[in-house]
Amino acid sequence: MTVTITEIAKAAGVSLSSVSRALNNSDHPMNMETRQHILRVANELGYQPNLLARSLRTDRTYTIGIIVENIQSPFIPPIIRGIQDFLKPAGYFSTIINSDWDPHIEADSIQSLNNRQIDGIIFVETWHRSSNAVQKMTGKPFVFVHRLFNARCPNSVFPDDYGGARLVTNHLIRLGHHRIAFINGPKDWDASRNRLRGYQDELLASSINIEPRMVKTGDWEVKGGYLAAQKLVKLKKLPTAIFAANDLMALGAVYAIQDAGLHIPQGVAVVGYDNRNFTGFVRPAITTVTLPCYEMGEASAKLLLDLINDGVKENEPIEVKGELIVRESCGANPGKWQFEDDKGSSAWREKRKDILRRWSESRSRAATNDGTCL
Amino acid sequence: MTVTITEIAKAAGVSLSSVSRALNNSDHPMNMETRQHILRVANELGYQPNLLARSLRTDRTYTIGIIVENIQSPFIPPIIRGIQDFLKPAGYFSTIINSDWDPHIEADSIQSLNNRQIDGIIFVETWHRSSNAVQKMTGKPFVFVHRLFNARCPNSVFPDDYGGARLVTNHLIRLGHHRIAFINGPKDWDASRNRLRGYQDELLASSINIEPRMVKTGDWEVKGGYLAAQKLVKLKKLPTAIFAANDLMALGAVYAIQDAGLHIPQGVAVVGYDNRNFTGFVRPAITTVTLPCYEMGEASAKLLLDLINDGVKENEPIEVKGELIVRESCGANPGKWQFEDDKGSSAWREKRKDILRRWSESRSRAATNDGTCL
DNA sequence: TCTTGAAAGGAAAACGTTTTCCTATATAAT
DNA sequence: ATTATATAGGAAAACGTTTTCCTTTCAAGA
Repeated sequence: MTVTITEIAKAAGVSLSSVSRALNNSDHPMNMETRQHILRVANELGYQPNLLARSLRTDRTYTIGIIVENIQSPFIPPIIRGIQDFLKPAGYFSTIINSDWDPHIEADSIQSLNNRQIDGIIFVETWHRSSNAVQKMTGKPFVFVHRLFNARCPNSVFPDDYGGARLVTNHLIRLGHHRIAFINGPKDWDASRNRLRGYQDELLASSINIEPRMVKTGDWEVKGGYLAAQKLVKLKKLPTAIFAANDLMALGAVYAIQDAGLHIPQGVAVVGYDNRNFTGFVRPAITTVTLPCYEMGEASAKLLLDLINDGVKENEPIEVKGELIVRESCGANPGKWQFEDDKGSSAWREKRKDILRRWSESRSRAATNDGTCL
Repeated sequence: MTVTITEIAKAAGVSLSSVSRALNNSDHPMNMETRQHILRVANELGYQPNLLARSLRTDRTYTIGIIVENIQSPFIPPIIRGIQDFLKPAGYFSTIINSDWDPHIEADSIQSLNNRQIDGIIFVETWHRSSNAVQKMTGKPFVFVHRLFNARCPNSVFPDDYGGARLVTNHLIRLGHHRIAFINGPKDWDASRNRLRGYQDELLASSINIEPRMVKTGDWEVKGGYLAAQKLVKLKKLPTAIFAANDLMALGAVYAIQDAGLHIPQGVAVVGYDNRNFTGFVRPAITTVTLPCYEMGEASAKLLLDLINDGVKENEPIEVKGELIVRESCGANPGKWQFEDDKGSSAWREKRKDILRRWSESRSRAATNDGTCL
């Protein structure tokens, strides 16, 4: 049924070895004509290699594992996409597993991946006890992508939260703000610590006093941002701007400010962090800093590929910078704001439209298709 | 280095065949003690099976391919998660590929998956010319998951858009609304057609006139909803409720209504469709119907597994029902609304907290770990 | 003319399993 | 006592490749 290398050999009147050599452009010297002949025969027979069998010999599956916290988390898909886009040209596929932050699930997953002889693993925001612990479990290369805690292991990628916080704080300062409040995430998160440091250092750099009462702690959710901003808005000396450590809390702050009868950005400006999809179509649209998920994915894939190919053992951790996205809520963009399309939803709809058109064209041109089902 | 079945055989003083039989609980009769002995030896040596080699013989990889439009699309991850959660207990892994709606990429992907000898494919909202065309490319079982166009192929899963539309329309009617407008998606989408039918049929069922001027067409985005609602709000006889065919347009409608100086839900009630994450923390929170992505994923995985195991060829398409989610914008929930946490973000944070706690406990209890890196 | 070496290709081992045969023993049935 | 059958286990083939090793041919260099 399925055509194997043996059948090609038979059909072409050569040996197994020659077929293999022809198909793989082997170094072994080989007559150009026989090679062509073999390839032609292979093509005619519609040969498709059995990658399993190949891997058994070569010890390379061209498959990596991606262990993620949960694929439903908002930041995970762009990271995965970054990884896959980078890996695809190299011929790699990826198997994705949810760890749900469970060390046992994670350990099992590593083992399963190993049994499938994958070439490497990327851990995305997963619960790993330590680099060494993972090392013991798998002989294969692996890389960490951290989002909210930046354990600086070798071979890891993480966002420049500190720089991003400075970026957006600086933006506020340059808009003339001097009384800038900060709503932080829970204290035990590295992201919280680093974004706070960025905020503080940028204030210092502009010789602005850091007032402790201007710093509140939230819970990363809308509600926490709301409660924190409620307090800030009651301060005798009102802040003129609020920087929330993520977009959800920024949105909460927006609500609290509005509930206090103030306007955004005229009364109080608001900025967030992460560049979540809703920031572009919420009212007012929220100025923010991107969490460069896609780019982190790319970087981690590149790192892993290097490890796989060159066998390098320890690379410096890689820090990826975010980008300032100026929208309405900071006041830099007065007037004619148009809500953005939902990133993710819109792009492919366009694409689909295009394909649909071409498809119906080709359909009317030739009636060769069997289009029973759409 | 890696321990193989051969080494177990040597160490246990038995043949290869016996080891294999012991490890696989084979039917072949076998002395209980030798089996135990072999298993013990395997365990001591830390044996891990090479699944590649096994698959070469068994023709089963316990890996399926999931070809998705784009993993960054908002509806894709929950579908994937549904698939994976269903497949995991059966020992299946999945390889995910983005087709970007490109027939060539899709064809290539199918081929690559085939070469890796996967056991089956789930197509999620992907551009496939037809069931037959795919059939020709792969000998393996496959299943379709449709979200926005419901070509009713055999072995496919799709949402009950019609029923969902009736559900939410009925909800409005029971709240006392008689003048209900509808903002539809582009006409060439099946989802648009079915949601429109549901809306109309439900009105008819309650003997409410269908007024063509009450039906507008949008673009699935906030902007389209806004523009459509702007027109609706200018009607001489104002609708008392607007049903938008998706949540983004519902949000746009909310903005247009607010801009017209009307209140939601008192002036005009609004409902959406899909239950996107933002509907729970936007103001007002939007009443909607779930697009049952997770459940569709589960259903498709179940279907595929049946196909793989029983070799059944054609199953009836499966329709998955959505659920009404009542929030603020319809008016049924007056007063004390609390914005919801972001689904996806919040759940795992809790989990992480819990793990962190247990981890630090065990850390203080025993200092055996090597926790250099977090 | 002889040796050396490159070019070309075939035979067979190897990868780590499962599975098909086959053999030997012990037990049951005749 | 002989035959049939179940139990237990080993030898070897098989899965589809790649790769090592070997052989043959032929041209170049001495």
